[in-house]
Amino acid sequence: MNSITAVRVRFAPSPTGHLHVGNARTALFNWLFARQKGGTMVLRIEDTDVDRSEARFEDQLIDDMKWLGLDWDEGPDVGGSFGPYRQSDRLPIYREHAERLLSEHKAYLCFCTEAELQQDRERATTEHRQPIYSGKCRTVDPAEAQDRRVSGEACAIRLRIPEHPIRFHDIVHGAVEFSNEVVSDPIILRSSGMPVYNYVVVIDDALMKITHVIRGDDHLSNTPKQVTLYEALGWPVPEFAHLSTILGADRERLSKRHGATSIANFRDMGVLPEALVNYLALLGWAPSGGTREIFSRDELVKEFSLERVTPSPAVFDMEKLYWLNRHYIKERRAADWEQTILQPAIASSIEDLVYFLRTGGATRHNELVAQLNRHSNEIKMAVGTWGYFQRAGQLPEIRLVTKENLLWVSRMVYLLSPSVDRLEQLPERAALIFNYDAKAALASPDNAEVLGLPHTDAVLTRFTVKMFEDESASEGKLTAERFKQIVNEVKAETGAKGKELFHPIRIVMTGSHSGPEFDKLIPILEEGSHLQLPKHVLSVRERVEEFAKARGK
RNA sequence: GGCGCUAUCGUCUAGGGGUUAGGACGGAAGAUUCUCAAUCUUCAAACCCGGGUUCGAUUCCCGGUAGCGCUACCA
Repeated sequence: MNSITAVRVRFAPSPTGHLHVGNARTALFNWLFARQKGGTMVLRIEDTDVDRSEARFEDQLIDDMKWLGLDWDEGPDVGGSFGPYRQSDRLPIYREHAERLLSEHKAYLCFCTEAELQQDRERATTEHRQPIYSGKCRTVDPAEAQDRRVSGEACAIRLRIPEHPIRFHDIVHGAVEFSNEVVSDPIILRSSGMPVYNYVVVIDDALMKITHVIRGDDHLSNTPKQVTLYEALGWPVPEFAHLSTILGADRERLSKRHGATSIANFRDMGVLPEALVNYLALLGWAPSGGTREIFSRDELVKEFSLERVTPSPAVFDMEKLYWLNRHYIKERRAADWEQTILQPAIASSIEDLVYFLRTGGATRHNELVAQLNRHSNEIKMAVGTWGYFQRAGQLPEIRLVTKENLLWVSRMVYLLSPSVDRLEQLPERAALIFNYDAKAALASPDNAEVLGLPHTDAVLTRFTVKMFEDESASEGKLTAERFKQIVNEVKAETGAKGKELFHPIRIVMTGSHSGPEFDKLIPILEEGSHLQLPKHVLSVRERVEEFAKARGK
């Protein structure tokens, strides 16, 4: 439209529930565009549908946006010089402009009743004509109409659609043209005095000086009415960018039916916001060249371009989201646990965090975030995922956190997190730490082959004897180094090596012949056994004992 | 029904009048690790159909088909 005027965009959700992925992408694209152009992002609440709108949904929406890392410069919560930012607070404005259109004959009074209109539509359909408004009241003399209104006759206000095709430009779709033949004169103000969406949106966008209307393409067919309205009001028409629909795997519009679709759902599952933002950006947009896929929020701000947004609908692919989520989970824990956690500076500030959490700080979101930001990613992840373990009965509530169990949990999360798609899968992965069942391990068909190997008996026996003899193991203080040493001794004494050595030992340790590396697992088992947890973690020695008992040797 | 939008591997996409049609997810195979995971390597996999324009169309144009959307005194 113009490069002189500063960019102003808006995201205008209805507060009818949690933010949905489709809307989230619209919000994201608006935000990326605004931030890249140094423009202004406006949040406007479209709450004119009183039946479905609720104040608490507005708070949810705001929380969801913030979680994604999207912010805005003007909105109901932050104010701004183009307010109010809730449509329900703007009713007088809508009426005023409707009256102006009426007095300028750009609009007219319509006395048709709903029943009449309904009838007209039905007749048109059966006669295979366009079910558009007949224009019956278009020709009523304005003075006469005014008299009828004053005398109390119910009437709505209708906009006059021009006698020529309506054209506008769309950044995503290019030139768009609609024949006026198929656009009826729309009602802008109902007989009840309540304005209609397609009218309200224009008044708001124009008064808020929105330069680029970026929204879902379900609004594309409504745009000619809106363009007419801008022109009738004598206001400049903004640029449009209509984003394609997000579909489910069955190519139908994505809905609750398809499972997780709200931002809150993803947050609860343990999808990281950086993963979701990255994924959403890739749904309909690709960088030039099209080979890069991993983008941080800042990189997106730099690279994003509305011109490169694809007009075709996109199927939401959960697997690809999970792939990105794995990437970002790994990125968050990229540092070495011992090195970051045991740094003196971090170690000392953990005391403060523990005190904060023990005194109920976890419920004060903003303060919690501020507290956590002083810590390493490992600690953040431990606090962030605590709830999942708690719900699985593996950890106590976070008020009972101690420095010891916090460090232990962070070490456990560090070990387990690279192998999950979503953080909510952590407790399931932690089963090998919390749920040890020697009998089940011996009976498991998965283990039958390993258990039947020629060297297995000797390995098991020697391993057991050595563990019983080891003093540190009896105290639950076996180190990874000592463990390795014992395994090597078993290797030398039995001649078993590779799988035939490790698999049986793994079964003793975790009940399964596959799992994480021993040098990381052993300290977790040993430390865990000394902690007060809802579910006791068996030490290495306790595991060996249980297994020997179950084996009966 | 009318109007509009859309159409490249199963999915997200790059590309574009002449290309071995590129990348990613997922799939398959292999390497590696004690195992799983991870990682790496390799493989399979696409231009909706029909006309036109053109020396040549997957690319441009037109039609068809399909999907989606809009067609309200819903938002």
